[in-house]
Amino acid sequence: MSDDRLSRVFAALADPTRRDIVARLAAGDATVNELAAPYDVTVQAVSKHIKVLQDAGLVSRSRDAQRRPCHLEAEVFDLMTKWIERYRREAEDRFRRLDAVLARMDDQGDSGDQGDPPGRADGRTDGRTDTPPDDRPAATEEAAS
Amino acid sequence: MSDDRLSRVFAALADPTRRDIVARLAAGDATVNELAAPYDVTVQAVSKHIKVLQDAGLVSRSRDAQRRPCHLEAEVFDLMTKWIERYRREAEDRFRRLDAVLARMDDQGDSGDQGDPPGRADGRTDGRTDTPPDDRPAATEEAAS
DNA sequence: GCTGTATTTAACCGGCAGGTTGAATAGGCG
DNA sequence: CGCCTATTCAACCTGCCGGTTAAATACAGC
Repeated sequence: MSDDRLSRVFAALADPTRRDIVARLAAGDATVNELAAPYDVTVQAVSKHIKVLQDAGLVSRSRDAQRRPCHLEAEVFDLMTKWIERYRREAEDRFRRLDAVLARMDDQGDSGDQGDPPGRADGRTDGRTDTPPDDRPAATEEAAS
Repeated sequence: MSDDRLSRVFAALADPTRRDIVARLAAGDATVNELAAPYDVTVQAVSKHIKVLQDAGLVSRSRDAQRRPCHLEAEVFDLMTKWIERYRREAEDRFRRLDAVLARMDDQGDSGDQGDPPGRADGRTDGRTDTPPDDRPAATEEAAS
């Protein structure tokens, strides 16, 4: 109830049952009973799962008599994709850069040392990736849109 | 210890601290102490976090004297991206298709009904998305490569 | 070998997540 | 109205998760 959006989304998808529900909802809206059918857990449990997905913004509900069909909210995926892509790219760039450094080193001869050349963790010495505002549990809480 | 890979990855990233660690590792390898510095939790807690990330395959360790630097393993991101993209695309396609249906309905006049036209949940009546093998907690356990 | 630093292991604890059963609510229908 | 179906709410149990402290392990250096 007090956690940020991304955490809720990731947590929601960390459960295989919930992931499966999402997968099935991608093929079309469905009611709780329909969704619950394949699993060997009670309908109430599935109802809870859906609530989690809903709280994460992955699913919305509508109304049809006493039925409350679930609808997959695809936009939220973008949130994840964005987060993932950002750091994946960063990591890959760094990898390429390291490759270049190694190649140059190989070109020269050696230069010893291999502790942790560029890009430390605490006091960043280089100024390219600039680590844009993200969720910092200690301080600097969530800032991205 | 018995959960599938995707679950571990999503679960690992469901924690803000862990997500932050990943973000910082994207900028460069770092030791546990360095990683722990910004947070107000103990080093042991961070060590545990790293173990979770490692078990999820997101982080690998190397050796440097008594230090064990963490390295971000970017490939795992692909696993998530693939999963996400698949269902996002499916959902978007369905959305587009629904739009088309509505347009056609609007073209004619009505045709009543709006319960849940194509693509139910249990017995799929249409044969396009075919819901390729995914993790099914009940049966049909994980099958993708 | 002793001391200091980096990291992990072990034991413990409060809280929440996922499951259950049982009852309540909401709405079609004979 | 009374019944049936769909869904949720409430209370409860169990296990894992994130955190702690205390101790063990692994190395570098004097």
